[in-house]
Amino acid sequence: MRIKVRQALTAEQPLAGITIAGWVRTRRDAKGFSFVEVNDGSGFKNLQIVVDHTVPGAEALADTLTGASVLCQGDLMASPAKGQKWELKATSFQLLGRADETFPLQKKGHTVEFLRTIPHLRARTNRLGSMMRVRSRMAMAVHQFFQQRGFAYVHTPIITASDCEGAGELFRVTTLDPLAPAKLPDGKVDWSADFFARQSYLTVSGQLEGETLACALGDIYTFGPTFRAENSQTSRHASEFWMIEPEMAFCDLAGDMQCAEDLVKTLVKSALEQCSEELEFFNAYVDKTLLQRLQLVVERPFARVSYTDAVEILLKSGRAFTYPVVWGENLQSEHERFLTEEHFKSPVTVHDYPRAAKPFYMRQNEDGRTVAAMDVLVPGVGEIVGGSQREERLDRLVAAMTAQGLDLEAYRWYTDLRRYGTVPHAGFGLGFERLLMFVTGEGNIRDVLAYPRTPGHA
RNA sequence: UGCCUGGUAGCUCAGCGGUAGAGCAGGUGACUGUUAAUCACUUGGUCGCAGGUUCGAUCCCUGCCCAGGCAGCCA
Repeated sequence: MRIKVRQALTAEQPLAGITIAGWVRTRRDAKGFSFVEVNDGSGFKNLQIVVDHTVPGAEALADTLTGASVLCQGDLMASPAKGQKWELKATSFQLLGRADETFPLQKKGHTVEFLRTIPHLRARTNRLGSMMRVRSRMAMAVHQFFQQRGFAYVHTPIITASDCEGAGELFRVTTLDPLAPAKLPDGKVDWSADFFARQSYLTVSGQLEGETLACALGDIYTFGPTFRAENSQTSRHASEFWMIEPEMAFCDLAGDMQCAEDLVKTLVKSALEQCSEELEFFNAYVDKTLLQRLQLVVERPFARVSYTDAVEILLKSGRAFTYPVVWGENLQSEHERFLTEEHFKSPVTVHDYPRAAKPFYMRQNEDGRTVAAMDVLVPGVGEIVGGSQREERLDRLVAAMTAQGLDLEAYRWYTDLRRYGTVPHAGFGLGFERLLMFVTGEGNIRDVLAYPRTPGHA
């Protein structure tokens, strides 16, 4: 019976007559037998297989290089040498698939830049393999967090006809022939002839639809792909990424901030508990301060500061910033970094931002100049969460939409929420990849996605 | 899109105005319950592409391409 390497390595007692299959990480030859280290992706650690040269199939050992796939039967027994508790004493050896000397992955560290050139193979490395396992478990932890709190997992559309869901350039979705689109008499493209009979795009956020479902189901969350056509050339932007967007009816900004903090903390905690081997690896090879930092995140409450107070802190810091600190302007990356990495040295939630810098749907505060918005900033990554209490008062919302030049008729369904049984509600977006960067210490978003999509790369 | 840095062997890099080197990987041999094993020998390169300067360019100059970092946009 085949068992996975992870099970074998955590065995309580010797196991006779088991089968192990996996990919060879390294082979060492001794007199009369060979050590073959195998990883099958089930965990971080490899299983050492001892193959006596007299065992059936052992003649294939000469062709068994790093990267080959093998299948071995044998007995799991305590290893007589240091370095591992268990090893498999093979009774038969089978080379399933060769990997010749052109196999790009060596038994040594590779740069992430090189690994990005071989996305189809890099999941076989410790670094990407660990990332994919952490990613999988974090996704599960997201669902557990919300399901335990009674949130409904909803699926908002990926294709949308709303061209102004928030800031951000959109990818167009069309079946029109780009060389010969249907035209109107005046020469413009006739979008009524397109597949959806109107212009349509890939979603940049499920928030607006999420609000409608929250105003029916109470608490909802989405967790799905999101698309931004911005030409962002940074280590923390992808054109296709996954976002978690909870939306809560009968909830204000304070509840929103608490939910975001609880979520991030719970996810970090479950990473520490469920991915300890992977995180130890990232701590050793990617970011030496990772475990220490994550431990502090779990233990201490996040710092919380209003935008206005944050501006004060920045002005009083005596720091010479490249960009001036001015109330009313967006905080620059260097400002956010100073706050979270130097001043607070912890995650920090900044709330109540200037109204002028924020979109129409955010709730206007009584001071007349700020809105009930919040961002969670974390060391090393920056903004990981962005959210707000939504404007539930019809007159205020319509005024804001008008001021920002939106087509009121196109958003009739959205304003209807405020016409029929409006309630205070709030929500936020958590960037799943940015969370993974924070949890693993990985510095580039391209290394937390199996197949990263960025401008010029798909 | 702007600024900066870089492209030399499969990988990681050194080098330098006189047409190339190391480590690892691969090969051969030795040795060994080994642990990114070790030791010896060895295969392997249009020095990103195109021009220019020069007796001569991998090296200097220009353009382009590609990669990375930072900034803006945001999650």
